[in-house]
Amino acid sequence: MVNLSHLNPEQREAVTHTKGPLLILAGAGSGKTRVIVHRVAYLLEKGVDPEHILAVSFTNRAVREMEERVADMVNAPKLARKLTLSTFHSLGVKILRRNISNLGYPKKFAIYDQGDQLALVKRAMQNLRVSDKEFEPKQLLEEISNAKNRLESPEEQTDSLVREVYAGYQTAMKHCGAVDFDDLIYLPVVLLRDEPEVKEYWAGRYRYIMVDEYQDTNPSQFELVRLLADIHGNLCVVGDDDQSIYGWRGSDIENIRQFPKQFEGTKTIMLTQNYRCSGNILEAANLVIAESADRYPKRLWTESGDGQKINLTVVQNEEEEATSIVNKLHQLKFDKNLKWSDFSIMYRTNAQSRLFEEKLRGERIPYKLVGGQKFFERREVRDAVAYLRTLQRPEDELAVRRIINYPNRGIGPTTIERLNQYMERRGCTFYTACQQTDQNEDLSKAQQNTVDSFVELIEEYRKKIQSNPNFAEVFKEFLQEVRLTHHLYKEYDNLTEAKRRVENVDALLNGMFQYVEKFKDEGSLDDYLDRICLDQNDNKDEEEFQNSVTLITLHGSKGLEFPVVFIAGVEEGLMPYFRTSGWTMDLEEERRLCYVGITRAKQWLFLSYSMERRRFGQLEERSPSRFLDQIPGRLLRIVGAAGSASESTKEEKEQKISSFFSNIHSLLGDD
DNA sequence: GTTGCGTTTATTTTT
DNA sequence: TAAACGCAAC
Repeated sequence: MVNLSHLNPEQREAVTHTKGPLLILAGAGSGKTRVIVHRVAYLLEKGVDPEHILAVSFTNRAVREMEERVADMVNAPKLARKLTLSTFHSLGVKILRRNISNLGYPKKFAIYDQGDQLALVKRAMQNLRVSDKEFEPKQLLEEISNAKNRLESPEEQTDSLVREVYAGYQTAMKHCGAVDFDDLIYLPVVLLRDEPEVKEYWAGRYRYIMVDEYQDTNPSQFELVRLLADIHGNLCVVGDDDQSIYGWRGSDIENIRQFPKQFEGTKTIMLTQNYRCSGNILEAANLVIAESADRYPKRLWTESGDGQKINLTVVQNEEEEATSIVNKLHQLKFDKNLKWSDFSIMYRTNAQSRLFEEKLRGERIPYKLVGGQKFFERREVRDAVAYLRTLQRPEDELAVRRIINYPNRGIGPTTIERLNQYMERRGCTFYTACQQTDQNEDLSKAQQNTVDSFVELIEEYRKKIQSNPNFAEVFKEFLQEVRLTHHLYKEYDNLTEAKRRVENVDALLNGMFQYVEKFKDEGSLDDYLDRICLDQNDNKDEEEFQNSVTLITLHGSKGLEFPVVFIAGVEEGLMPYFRTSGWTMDLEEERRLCYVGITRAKQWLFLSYSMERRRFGQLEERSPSRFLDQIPGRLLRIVGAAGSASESTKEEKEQKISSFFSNIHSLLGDD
């Protein structure tokens, strides 16, 4: 029996309203995941077949959390495993694995990441004889991505360059039998929209649909959800318009704003009781976001007391900011007996993290940096994965090209060019061209031989990897055969560097072994490759960071919470962020970002503002963020940083701080 | 290939 | 400031 007694009335209503469209406006810290999890359990209890339940979210982290909590709550692991709890993109993969042949792609399509995509954009540009100097391939890729997110085909593009590059890119992707992340939503939409039997299958399968973080959906995701849900209308979306911070990536806040208009008979429930932040913090957050236009008006409340005041620290420069934060952190940890993992330092731009890293390292405080270079983006890891992809499906042209001469085996640009020409003449795949060297008259005998032995190597291990379910073991043997480790040591004369890279490859192998171990017969190489494409953090060693301070961007912090939050650089220019030139900023979104940051804090919130900051090597005077204007003095404790290294004299410093205080005098007099 | 130098540019990035 | 990139020369 699902116990609903510890839910508040709104939460309970959200859980038990199972039929028809439902919009749950879940304020920050209002127990949204709890509602989703209870709702799933409630549906099961009402006898709904788990196969008919779908819950979608954006991140793997959110999905894992749902899975764990559902498993804890439902006393039937067999039932729970039949649920579809997935990210948008893995749902897309699921649909495509079943139905993509209708669109002329192979069932074992590859999923290309940004690096692969860029390579194909460049190739498309080359084919059109467009110099990649005149137009940034990155920018064109973004245009293509935006177009797909808006569900637009190449033909619909008004800009002729975008139209042609987009078309060429799509052709190249198809030639490789590959799709990109945007296609994982776009193509399922095409299938569901155009193929009645596809629609019938999936819409019939998922009869109770929940979407998490609905404010972040883009038009194609909206369409996917709509197509799945329009027949039965049992669509429950959960989100918070105040936390929409990904507009720049194509999410459309109007999806959540217009939901009641788009789905007739929508029931709207607001969850406004906050279980996370103490009173002062919550009030500040309420005041900051109240300024926002066109929002569902709501005011979060809490039963917990006022708690601590919000600390606003004024410092001279960013150096001092880092020092003061790290000092405060240290002090608080010991005074309040906290763990390192109770702390997080947040900032608007990744560049700000460096100073904090330095200071934390200096103090021997363990930290984890969220973001930064991703494991699967490292060159050596990409190379190793390209081998794996080649073994799985040599039609994956980019993968083959990546490793055909790595480590060096004497297949140089001339040979490649001649293979290219053969490929074009025959209209075959690149790998087929490699296999048919005997029919390629351009190739010298020596060239033929080197290519032949490459193909032999691949074919040998392809057979092995197909016949042995322990693909990790085969792959390990393969890497030894091509002497990748040996090559890495040769390639990098810096020994530490080489070691790091070897370690990364080992970590990849480790992950593979773990996967094979965990999934036994259920797993497969295909599934493993999907997994590493769709969950780039899968290989991260969580253990190592069990007890560390979290350094994270404000964007990255959404969905997290910490007893202690430091937000650095609460200044005009950083929050809101001013771009050096060109584009107009979305002030509303910047405000929401600030709101997201504030609402991460459970008990202590430290904001800091620096009077000067070096920007592009130039020292700049800074002024406090306009978002601070909404926080009245009674919620704040304003302090200048305790003395630390700084070139300016004490008098200068005090003068500056006092001028700052007069700047925000209105705040102090606001009580 | 790779090294080195001059040039350019400077958010946020769930998948 | 600094890192990332492109290009020329080895």
